[in-house]
Amino acid sequence: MPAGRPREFDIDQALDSALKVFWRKGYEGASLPDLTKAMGINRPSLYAAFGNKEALFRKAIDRYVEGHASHVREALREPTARAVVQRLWSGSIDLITGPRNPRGCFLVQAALACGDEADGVRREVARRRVRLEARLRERFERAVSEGDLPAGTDPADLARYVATVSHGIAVQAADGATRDQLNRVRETAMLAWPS
Amino acid sequence: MPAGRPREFDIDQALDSALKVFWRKGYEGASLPDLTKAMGINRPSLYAAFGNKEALFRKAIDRYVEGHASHVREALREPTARAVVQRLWSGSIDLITGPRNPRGCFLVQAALACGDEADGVRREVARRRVRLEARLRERFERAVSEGDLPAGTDPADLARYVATVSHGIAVQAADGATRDQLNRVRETAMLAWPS
DNA sequence: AGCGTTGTGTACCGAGAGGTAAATAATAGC
DNA sequence: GCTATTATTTACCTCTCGGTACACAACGCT
Repeated sequence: MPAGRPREFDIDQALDSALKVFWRKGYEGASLPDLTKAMGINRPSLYAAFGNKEALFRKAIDRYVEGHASHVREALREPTARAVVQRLWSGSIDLITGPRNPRGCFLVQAALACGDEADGVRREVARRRVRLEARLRERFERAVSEGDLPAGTDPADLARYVATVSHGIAVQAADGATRDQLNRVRETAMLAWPS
Repeated sequence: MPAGRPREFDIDQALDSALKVFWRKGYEGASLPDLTKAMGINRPSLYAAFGNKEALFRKAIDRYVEGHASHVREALREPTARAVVQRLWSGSIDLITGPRNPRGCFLVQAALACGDEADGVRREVARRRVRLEARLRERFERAVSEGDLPAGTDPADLARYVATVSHGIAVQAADGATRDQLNRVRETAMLAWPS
């Protein structure tokens, strides 16, 4: 349809490959040769299609959130707050221990601490993490008003606890924890659920 | 005492400054100019005193573990397993939200994901994190045998849960969570304690 | 004082980083 | 077939990276 020479690679597939590299090595640890090699293209094609390294990373964030981490949105639609968290944690565990994925959570490890140059992307992934917590809080506020959660429950505190465990299991996965081990962590963490 | 010209800077103080830089920017994000500027020395002095960037980082790990994170060792000496965890989490929260320190945990964020060149240091900090979990497991094994923890308790699972929450609050601190907020997370997390 | 030893300062190195210029190749529309 | 448009390729750019050579300064020792 568009004029000009057609691009010879699948742009979504290339973005997926780039995402995996950022996921495994982090924003700063992923070099241009790392990226282009994994994507199967050379540098000018990358720049023509995605802008630059930072723009590519930001597109990778979106792809991760909307693709690999789509269980988050599904979890938030569960009918009870408890089911929301069970599905969130289970889905996260499956994602971060998935055999086809790098170990750990992209949003946690791709840019947790970095140099000044990368501060923009660091803030962006931090914003995404904080946003998850905010979504949980809103969901728990609704649950309290519906009587699904006990009246005394503080939605913000509970959301922060759920986010904390989520981020914690991400680090555990990076350290080699297995799916089963993390599912037992999930069961333990669930014992703190308000009743 | 030693022959030759005396060094003009305090080596421990310089190491502390370097540690802070690695803590804030991560191993890869900390450049040599960043380090030398913070340490108040120039490059050849750094190399003469510490070897190279990686050796400096490894010395910074030791200094962090033995200095800033000394509450871990103290916590493990508490008389009950519950007290161990309370002190571990409280001490960690104070450390990672301390006004004089970078936000977050050095062992979590200094080298969580990085390029191939930094894989050695990544594995080293991972090893330190795993070691904490192992120490907790041993402590909980003792607690079970002493009747301090219920007989059905799995020390490995409980240690993994405690480590998970520890790492989770580290990420939360990096995202700006306050001391009070994290202490409420700690209280919630403690509700999962076996009884 | 002279010497060996060690630290400091300046100036430099090769390598790799991220990013681009310019020529060529492949398409659509006329 | 010609032109406009877009993608690919090769070769290059500048800048910064981690690391070091070398001359000089400050000490202990005899």
